[in-house]
Amino acid sequence: MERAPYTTQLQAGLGLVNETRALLELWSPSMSASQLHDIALKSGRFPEITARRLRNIVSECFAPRYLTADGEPALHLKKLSAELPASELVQLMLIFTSRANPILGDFIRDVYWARYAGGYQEVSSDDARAFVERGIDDGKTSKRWSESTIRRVSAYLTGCCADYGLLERGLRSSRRILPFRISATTSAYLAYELHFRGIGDNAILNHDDWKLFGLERDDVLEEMKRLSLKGLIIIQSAGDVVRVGWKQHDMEELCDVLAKG
DNA sequence: CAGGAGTAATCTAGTCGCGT
DNA sequence: ACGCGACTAGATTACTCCTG
Repeated sequence: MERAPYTTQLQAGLGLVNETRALLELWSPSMSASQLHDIALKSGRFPEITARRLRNIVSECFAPRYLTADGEPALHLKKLSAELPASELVQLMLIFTSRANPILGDFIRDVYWARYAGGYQEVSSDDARAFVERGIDDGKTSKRWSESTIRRVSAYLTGCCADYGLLERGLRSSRRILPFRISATTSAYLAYELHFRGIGDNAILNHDDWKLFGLERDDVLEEMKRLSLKGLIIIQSAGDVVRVGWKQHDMEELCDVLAKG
């Protein structure tokens, strides 16, 4: 599969956790990005920001992250947003934001978890800058970026990690790595979502999205066993072969279960 | 069916303001 | 004061739809 190029889209907005929750409340199924923009504008929920800014947030952040695949992510998150604590919700946001912005996903997989595995306590914006410059050299961007864009995008990578709970928040060029572990809700959501996308049980274990949480195949298998203890799936593994019994029939049903906790 | 006007989506960078 | 991250908007590219 052809990988999408790195873009600077992240600078239209980082985690936007609260903004996303507000937009989820305003959004209803089948609503387009521009309709959402209009409604958000008229709602008065965003008095601090300009209409232009709101357009950026909706069309460059909310839509690419949550209005893909006919708005399925938004549909699910809307249901879960009201019930789940923010700490769990941000893990799902992390998945969708990383899918929308490959540069973020690659950064978390290749830099964040490598630093963690190496025993480091922090990730600095210099680490991020080195990653960005390497990406440019490797042709991951469609063109070379200006000095200031490199500087800002590097900062946005760590800033976004901070918004999603992987790194310490606050204004600093080197952020401390926080304890970050996938929640059962997130692993259930991700496992089922990959399953309903038609991915086979064994391939699910190797999917890149787990690596956002630092999980390799064997770790994912452990997560799946946890899920089976919770009664969310049935798992049979013998050697290299894994078979999963999927108890929920669609994402709607799963989200109902997850929302009840 | 070519072309082009109008519009939407996407990409990039200037600037502002806050916290240290 | 200054560095960093956030906000905003201009520039560019892609798309749509109309007209001759």
